Amino acid sequence: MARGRRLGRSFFARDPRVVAPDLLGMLVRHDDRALRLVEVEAYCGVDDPGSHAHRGPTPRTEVMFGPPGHLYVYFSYGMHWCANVVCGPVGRAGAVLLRAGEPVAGLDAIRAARPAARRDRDLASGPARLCQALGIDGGFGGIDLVRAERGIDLATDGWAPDVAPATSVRVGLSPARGADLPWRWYLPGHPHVSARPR
DNA sequence: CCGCCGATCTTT
DNA sequence: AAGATCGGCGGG
Repeated sequence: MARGRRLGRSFFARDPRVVAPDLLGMLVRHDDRALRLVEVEAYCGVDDPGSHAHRGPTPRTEVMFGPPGHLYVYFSYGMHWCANVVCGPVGRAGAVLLRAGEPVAGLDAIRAARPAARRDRDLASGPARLCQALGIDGGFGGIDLVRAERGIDLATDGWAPDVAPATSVRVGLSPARGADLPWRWYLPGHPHVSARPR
């Protein structure tokens, strides 16, 4: 596993809009693979029309209503998996979507897991690409990252971006679903960021 | 580089 | 019927 200090429960117990920018520059690790996060989004539970948890707990979203630091994995557009870290106090259903990262360890394994990527900058530049790169699918839903279940966790290696995080609206939300809320954070100009800011 | 479209299936 | 997406294709 790449070198770094694993993040603890209290890191994730804060509002997802505070955790999200803090995660930029930190590592998502799965066994020998690691990505440095360059793009994330915050989702704020029942108060947020863009959140899957907006309509209250269901079998799909119940993980978000549980303790922070666990993984919420959902199936997107009939063929992709996307991963979030549950954030905030129990019952608030906050989450941070991991949208893009730069490979920093296990490059061979990551390339093997992303045969469709034509360039290295496409390896994890998107929420479903990031999951493919790390080998995360629905079977990892609900695992506790604070205990590194299944070999997955979030960590810091002390590296910090030399630019302030930029903000924008979240990607892919229709006007009725909070399309105007500026809850996306990314490292400006970073080649591994998934989409152009709006 | 950009825009369009099809794939594929869960949730509403 | 839409959705927290991706990759291939065509055009500029």
